[in-house]
Amino acid sequence: MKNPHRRFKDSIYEQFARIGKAVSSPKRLELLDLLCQGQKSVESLAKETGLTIANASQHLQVLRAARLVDAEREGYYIKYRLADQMVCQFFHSMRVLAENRLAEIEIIMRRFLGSKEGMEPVDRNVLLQRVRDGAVTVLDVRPEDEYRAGHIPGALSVPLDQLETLLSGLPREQEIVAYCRGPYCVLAVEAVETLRKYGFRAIWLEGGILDWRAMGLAVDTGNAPSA
Amino acid sequence: MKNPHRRFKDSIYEQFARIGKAVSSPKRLELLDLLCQGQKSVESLAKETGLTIANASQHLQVLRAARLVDAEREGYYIKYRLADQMVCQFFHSMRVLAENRLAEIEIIMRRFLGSKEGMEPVDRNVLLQRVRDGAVTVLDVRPEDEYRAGHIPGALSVPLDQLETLLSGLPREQEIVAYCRGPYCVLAVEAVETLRKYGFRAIWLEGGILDWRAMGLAVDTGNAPSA
DNA sequence: TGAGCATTCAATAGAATAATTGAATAGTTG
DNA sequence: CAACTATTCAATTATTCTATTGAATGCTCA
Repeated sequence: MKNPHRRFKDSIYEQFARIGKAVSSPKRLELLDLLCQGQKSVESLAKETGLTIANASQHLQVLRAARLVDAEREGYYIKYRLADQMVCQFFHSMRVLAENRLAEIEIIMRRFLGSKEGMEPVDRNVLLQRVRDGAVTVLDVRPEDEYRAGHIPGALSVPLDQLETLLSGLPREQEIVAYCRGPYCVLAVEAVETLRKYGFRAIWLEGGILDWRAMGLAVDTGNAPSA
Repeated sequence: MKNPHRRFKDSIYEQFARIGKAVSSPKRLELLDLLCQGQKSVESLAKETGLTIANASQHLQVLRAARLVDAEREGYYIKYRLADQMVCQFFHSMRVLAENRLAEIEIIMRRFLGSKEGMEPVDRNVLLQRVRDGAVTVLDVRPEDEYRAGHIPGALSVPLDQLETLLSGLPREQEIVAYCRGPYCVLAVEAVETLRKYGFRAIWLEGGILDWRAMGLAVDTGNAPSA
């Protein structure tokens, strides 16, 4: 049972499994998803995923051992980033597979959105057209560094945690469209809730920058005109 | 730390991780790879992967729980198959990622081929052209049912375990090209070794039917003209 | 050079996973 | 219907993975 043939196959599939193991933990997937938005420090990754610093660090090392991410020091911080854009594509194909095969995902999604009143999806194409035309105010509610790394042209950077202090700069006469990272990032959902509470007309752009990019639409990079 | 936000994210990534966990074991990856060739019984999968029947069955159930494969009874046997062609594509993108990111794979590959004398890769394009032109005898050394599910046009079906009994039907004057499943299936390497031992001129078509398909070349299906 | 910082290491306990065995099941065929 | 067959289940053991804690490291910047 130990012919060179089998040994060869075993070692090959063992290598493939390194990738599989790396993406077999929910938290590591969340880390990868965040890193698709750009490089980040251990600290900020830990905060966003709800992990302890030490635990986040360990997960990142697992990802690094599988060669999916790289790290580089930058001042006090060590910034992690995807080792290759291909990793992002792979994550995407995994997401699509999961969405197609696992009915549970749609159920979870619906339950979450259902608990938020008035978050029914609007006609995506009409909305996108108005965004492109600049007929609405577009809000990017991600952290500012992610905005800088790439955002919808004309969008204002209003990180969710600063939203309430920046309300005065937002238009009451025009509809506001808020977006964030991707279909499972719901910063924008919270933003819409807050805006409505204060009497703004606000709607949620499902899919975020990820789907925007996937549709081949342009993104701007660089400095942040905030509201 | 238990706001609905985080609970939502946790459950979403937990779902994604179901796919990840399913592909985190070398043996399950080997099973998936085999199933990309077509449906197969538990018994034959067990034999080809070197697993016990019970163990193979368990792994298959894990894959089924992740909705990556389906099973259906057919006579005495229960045939497993991919739940969707998308699974095959996902496996492919995982393979490509691994090949690109993990240098170990090339090392293992080289070491294995290096131990086989004279298995240096031939010029792939020239070879493919001759295969397409029918200027060589092409041998499909996979099990016959895989041949039936799709093979290179004009290829003869000569399952590896029958090769020695079928030698007399093979041409000595023409070069023989043997292929099998894909880049990591090495049935054809063994076939070439055997053929050479008996004095035939034989070479190995790297990449097998998988790469043939990936290049968009036609495949024939159906009955097997054997040598 | 030394204080201050983010990050990593090390050790542990608890949880999940994999392989093995032998028995049980469900479905088919004659 | 009864015998047979491929497959699955159940229980066990060994292994691997995850989260947690607190201490250690190594870098930066004054």
